[in-house]
Amino acid sequence: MAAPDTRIRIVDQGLDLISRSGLAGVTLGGLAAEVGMSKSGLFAHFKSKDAVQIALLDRMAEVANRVVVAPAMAAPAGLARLRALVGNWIGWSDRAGLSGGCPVAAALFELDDLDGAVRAKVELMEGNWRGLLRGLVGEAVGRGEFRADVDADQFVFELCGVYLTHHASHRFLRDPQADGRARIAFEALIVRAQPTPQEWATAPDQTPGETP
Amino acid sequence: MAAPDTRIRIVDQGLDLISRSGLAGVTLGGLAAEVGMSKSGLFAHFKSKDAVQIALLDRMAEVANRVVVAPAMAAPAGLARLRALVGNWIGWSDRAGLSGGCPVAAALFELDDLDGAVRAKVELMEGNWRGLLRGLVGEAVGRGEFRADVDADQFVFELCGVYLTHHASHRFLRDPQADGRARIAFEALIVRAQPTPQEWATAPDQTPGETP
DNA sequence: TGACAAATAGCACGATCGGTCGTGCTATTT
DNA sequence: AAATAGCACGACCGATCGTGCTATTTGTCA
Repeated sequence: MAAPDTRIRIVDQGLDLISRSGLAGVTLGGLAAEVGMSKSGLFAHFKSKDAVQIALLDRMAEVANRVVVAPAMAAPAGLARLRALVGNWIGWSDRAGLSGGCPVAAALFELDDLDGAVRAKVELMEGNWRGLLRGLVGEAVGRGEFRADVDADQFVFELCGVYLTHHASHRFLRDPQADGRARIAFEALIVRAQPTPQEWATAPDQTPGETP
Repeated sequence: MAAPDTRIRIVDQGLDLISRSGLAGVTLGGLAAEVGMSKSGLFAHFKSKDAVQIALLDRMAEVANRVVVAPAMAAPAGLARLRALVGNWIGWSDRAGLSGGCPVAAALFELDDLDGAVRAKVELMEGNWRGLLRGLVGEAVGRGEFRADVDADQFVFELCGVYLTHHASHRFLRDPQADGRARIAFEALIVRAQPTPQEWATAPDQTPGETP
């Protein structure tokens, strides 16, 4: 079949472009110029601009899954896995080789008052992501690493705050200390969720074996 | 004299538009249509689009000062004033009557990889704002309401995270619990910065009288 | 009422937007 | 060798972008 790699090239270049310029910054002509082909030739691969943007978001999800989620899943379940995931999450766009920031983070503030297929896509992705985080927090609670009364939604709410403020500090303010500050904030979140020493004595009979 | 209120009308309408559509969403034609005048008539008041955007940001600073900062300054210095300020800050754009979100928050993610006069303006405003927050945190430290080893920059970093995640949850995800979650997160930040009961016994000889 | 300055509108410009159309090239199939 | 299908091209559409230049309206004061 020899499916041409053109579409892949487009999407890969587009992912970099979207990370630099945001959703609205991705224009058919601009992307075509970057890929080195004509606007109409590029357009023929998709059928609308929305389809282009959604394809870019899908590609982003793939990349994020590869460089953020998958490696973290090797860590033992519970808090260790949450730590691994967040460690891979903060600043992941740099690590993924993108020259810009996280497209979803930008989209959260770009599309807040609009709607349409692209917003729905971002909403879905953000929902999935928060669901994943919430699951890991619940796992840590189930294993007794976090207190039973920890509100997973609140934890995720605040964790997303750490991510967003890191993004703003790192990418907009260019603060070289952003990474360290995010790490400190995350550790503080963990400490707040952990059982107090007294509770340690009475708590965990449940130890769902999952790691060798 | 008799400077016509047209410019004021433009800037007021523009502030609402920018809160809904972000910086890039403010277009001369669109703003002119909203104000009810011709594009060139509007353009004559400013000399470039950048000037329009900067005027809108200036107006935002005025409004924010009126509805966020000024009322908080009535509170007694230190932690109480910080609480008042943050209470006014979270969700301030709703309270100010804007139909969209905080323009600066959006700009932080919109302009991260660009530069120019508008970015410089946002950078300045954000720097001033963080400076104000940092000052209040320092005040709380000086009065012994926060521990002496509290890192004000770290506190502001995390506080901005609370603001940003509230913005994303409230405006993008339309989570009705966003306000409450932000309040909880802020209170947790405070608790973490406060002296432990033991320290309370030994700590504060310094009590800079500023409130009756 | 007439003169003058400020404010607004009209109009046109080059560029770019998302999108369509017809055409040619290059493989593969027949 | 002929027919077909996929792919990319340049030209072009109407709309809108920011930005000038030129009238026309409007308000003020003599």
